[in-house]
Amino acid sequence: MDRSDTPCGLDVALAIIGGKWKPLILYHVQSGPTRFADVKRSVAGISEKVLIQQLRDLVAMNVLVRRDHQRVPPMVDYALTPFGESLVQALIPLCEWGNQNRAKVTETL
Amino acid sequence: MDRSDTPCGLDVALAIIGGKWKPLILYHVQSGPTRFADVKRSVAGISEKVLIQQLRDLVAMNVLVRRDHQRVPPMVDYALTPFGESLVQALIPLCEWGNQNRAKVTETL
DNA sequence: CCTCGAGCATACCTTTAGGTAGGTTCTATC
DNA sequence: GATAGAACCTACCTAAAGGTATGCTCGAGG
Repeated sequence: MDRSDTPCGLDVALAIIGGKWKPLILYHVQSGPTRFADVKRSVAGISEKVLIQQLRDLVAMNVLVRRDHQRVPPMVDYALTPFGESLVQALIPLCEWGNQNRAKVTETL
Repeated sequence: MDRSDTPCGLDVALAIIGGKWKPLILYHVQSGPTRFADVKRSVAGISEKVLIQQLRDLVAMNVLVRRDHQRVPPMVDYALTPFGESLVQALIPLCEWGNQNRAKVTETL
């Protein structure tokens, strides 16, 4: 397969999932609409400030939608847009590659 | 649900291609063994220092091999390892996704 | 009426990736 | 003998991503 004529779209993708936590966020939101607190629990170790930042970024890029259910106490959840879905699809091979090679990679760090 | 039980392989992959230039470097080395100066020319805008750093990182992670031809003036080239090849394969869908959505993404930045 | 927790905001500090600007070694070529 | 060019190295600087800490609103449960 000759790919030398096509430009590299990786920079585009990395502009979206380039953050430290964005891939993990996408991974956990992928299963369906997820509440803020649930994302926070799933992505262990992330601070609230950073999580909000990343979520806002993803919303701004049309990868996620923020749905505010207008309740008190606050009830908000985030879900993938169709655009976000297509991104997640493109990420699957890389995700699987990472799982298969996790041991090899972590031992060389 | 525990974080370490259901890991997402994306963090592993991003540990390797996470840098600003690494995807582009991989993209240009993929066509075959490439000399340092050629990589530098292909990846326009990168400084020598950073390029060397990134190449060293990729070598340290067994994605690339550095081959020194023991000449003066220096003659060195970099090539993908089989491990690196498998990574590149996993990157193709993401690369294509990026190309298809380049316009949409860049306009929202 | 006091606290708790949801989903934020805001101020401040630290870490680090990346950029700039120089130097080095050795030979071939002018 | 001056210069150029290959592939590095070293020191220093900056910007921004990420982390820490705290404060906010509002209503339900005690």
